[in-house]
Amino acid sequence: MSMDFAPPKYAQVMRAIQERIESGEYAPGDMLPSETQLVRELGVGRTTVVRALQTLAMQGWIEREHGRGSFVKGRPESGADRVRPSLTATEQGESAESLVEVARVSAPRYVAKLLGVAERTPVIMRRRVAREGGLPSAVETVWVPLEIAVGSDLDKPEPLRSGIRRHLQAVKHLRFDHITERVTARKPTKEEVELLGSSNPVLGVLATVHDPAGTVLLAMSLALPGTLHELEDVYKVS
Amino acid sequence: MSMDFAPPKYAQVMRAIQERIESGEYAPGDMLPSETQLVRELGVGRTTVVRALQTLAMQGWIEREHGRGSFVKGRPESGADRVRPSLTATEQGESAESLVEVARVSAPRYVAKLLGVAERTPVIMRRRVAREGGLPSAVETVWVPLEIAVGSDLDKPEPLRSGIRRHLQAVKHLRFDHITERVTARKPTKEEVELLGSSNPVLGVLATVHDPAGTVLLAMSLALPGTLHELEDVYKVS
DNA sequence: AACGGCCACTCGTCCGCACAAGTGGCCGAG
DNA sequence: CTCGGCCACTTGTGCGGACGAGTGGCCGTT
Repeated sequence: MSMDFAPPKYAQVMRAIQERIESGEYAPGDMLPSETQLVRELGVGRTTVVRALQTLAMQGWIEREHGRGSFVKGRPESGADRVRPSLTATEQGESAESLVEVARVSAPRYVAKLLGVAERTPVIMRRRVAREGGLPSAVETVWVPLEIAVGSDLDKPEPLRSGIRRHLQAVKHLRFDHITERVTARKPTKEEVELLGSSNPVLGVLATVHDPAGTVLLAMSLALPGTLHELEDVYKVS
Repeated sequence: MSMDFAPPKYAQVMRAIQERIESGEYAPGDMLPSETQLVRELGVGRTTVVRALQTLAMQGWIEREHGRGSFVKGRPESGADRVRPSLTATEQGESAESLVEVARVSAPRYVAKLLGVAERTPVIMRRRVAREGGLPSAVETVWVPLEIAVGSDLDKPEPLRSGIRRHLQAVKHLRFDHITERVTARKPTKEEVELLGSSNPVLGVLATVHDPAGTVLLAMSLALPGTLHELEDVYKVS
């Protein structure tokens, strides 16, 4: 019998309550069983129950009111459904039709700034056109320092079927940790107009991808036609 | 002696440690005193110290390693520095120069949709121009259902010095809970061109403000010239 | 010098208990 | 009927103790 590692009890209590909320057994607005009831029902100490409940409250599943009880709020939204255009850009696989250009170029000023290298340093540029329903829906240009690209297939003109992120992870063990994005509205460049087939204003996204140490792994510039794209975000107001 | 309310001890412990981190006494990478040392030093129970440390860890101030100790990471960035144009729009005070128009109009289609009312329902519209360094930097239009506006000064053409959020909170006890925002790129409308003095592409922000129950309190439409505005965001990549 | 076990120290989890403080209903006095 | 106090119930906070498990250094054996 290979006694699998049991998760800590407070986590088990959290899971139990989360499941009851998701199954609808505890509906939003309902009062949860009191701490003492849960203690009896689940056969754990109050410390454990309290820790579970307080963690759930911090995560937004429930709300606790001193002297009244704990009340169900529902699965937290976590605002995590924000659209992350630059993340998907690094995760999408490339195809022969979508890949427009792969070249070794000297970094333009704004790219050098993003990558933290000197202007005109040689870098790898990959440009592709994303399509939706057959129509071009975005131009995505990725800029990679040579140190990062060396030993990978990023500098080769063949499409990366598995996407940039997965490729760098597999071949060079590079881990993406966080992304910083700056969004603005601008007119599309000449190339973008050609590739998109429209000169409507675009959302211009400049992004940098960082590893856990904060080092910039690569930079990105996206052009998303405003007529096709909306970036949605939900956030709490203190 | 009016014994002021003392914050709970675990919060005091957190504060103490945060202050030592910010003062540099505990530098990033340093190992914190062990739990037992803190217990002796601060004269509290281990439960209390542990709770403080675990909360600090959850908030990103420190890192805890089983069997080794707790280590300083530094003040957490929290990615909360994302720009929230629609939030600031409701918090900024109005002035006579900035307020362009207050009117009772029938809701245009997209506004009715955001507010969840029938098209052509009468609503209150307030429009103002934000300025930065004397130059117009944004056009902010707020749409308020009559039920919300009634009893407040939102329908009066005088500027709300304290801002919309504070006014609604004070006069009608309405609490803002969360905001959903949709950002796109578009050409400015005729009115916006006049007010902004430029026809460059703008970031178009459509937002709705919700109370804790999810009810829409008001809708907003912002026009942010792309040449002046960037929305920055930093997010973790799982 | 290299190995391996012991041990002190760390954090992780859990328990039972205690008291404070907020809420709301019951119930008797008026 | 109304009011106010009492009391049962809730969560908030805090303590001390206990055991488990991961880490790393000391030290004796080989």
